Amino acid sequence: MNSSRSDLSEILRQQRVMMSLTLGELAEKSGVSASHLGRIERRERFPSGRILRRLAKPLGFEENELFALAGYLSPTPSSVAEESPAYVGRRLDPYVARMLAQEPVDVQRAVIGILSILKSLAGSMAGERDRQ
Amino acid sequence: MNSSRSDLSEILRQQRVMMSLTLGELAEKSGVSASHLGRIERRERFPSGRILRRLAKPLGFEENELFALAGYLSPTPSSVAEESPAYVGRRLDPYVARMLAQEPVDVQRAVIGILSILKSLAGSMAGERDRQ
DNA sequence: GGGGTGAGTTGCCATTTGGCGAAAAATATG
DNA sequence: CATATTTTTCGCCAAATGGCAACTCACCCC
Repeated sequence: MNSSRSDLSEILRQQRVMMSLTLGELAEKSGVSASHLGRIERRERFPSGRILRRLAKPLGFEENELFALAGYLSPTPSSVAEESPAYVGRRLDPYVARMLAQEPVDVQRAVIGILSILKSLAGSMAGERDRQ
Repeated sequence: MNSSRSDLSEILRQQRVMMSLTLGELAEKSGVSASHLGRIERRERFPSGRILRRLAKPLGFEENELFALAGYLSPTPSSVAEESPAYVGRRLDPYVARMLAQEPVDVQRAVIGILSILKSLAGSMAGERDRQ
């Protein structure tokens, strides 16, 4: 978790120099103070997300790109491949959560209502079957 | 700009509740102290990128997704373009989340299946009615 | 030589972050 | 109802962030 990932600071400075911006100009464009920028470039400070975000456009970066460079994002976001093993227990599946969250709350509640009806139905049917 | 973009904090809390994790458990999984997590959820603290990143996987988020929700990234960077806005718009009712989380994952998924069937049914019925 | 002028750096400080441990509030058990 | 036990919140503190103003270091012109 160290700075060996080809150093955001270096990249920032290089990009700034390439666009032939001074610290002051970049400060003006980005709304981040020049002194802070300077310290970031020589890694005396580590920019928060807020700052990083303000720097992206003035330097011609995509925001995600910068975040990735900063190590905030993993280099390969890939996709939702590896999520199951941890959550098998009695947790709400993220996919399910996402789907349901798209519905209005009353629909969500109705779904729970239907579920409990089905469960009690299943319960009584099992009871009948057992009784026979 | 405004922190009111549907409140990361709320989303974090809801997602945690959805997965029926306690602050302590999430703390353990994410390596962020429980007290800090608590304060983030009730927006007394605003998580840095580092913290946000640690929270993503334990909560079943894609990192970019979380960053987008936090307002660090612009709303539609690329990949997660379609699910984020919906997710941002509506939220999963905590009661519903609790109820569903008690069921095994396949039951949860079945519930979603039933819901989508009902929705498509309702859709086609509305279509027929309109046509007449 | 003595002054500007523009760039980067440093000193200082208010504010925020984030962790640890204790208090308080909920929940579970008797 | 009391009382363990878990879960959340609070108090406090060290460390980090980020801005302002002052400083240094060139370079240029007179």
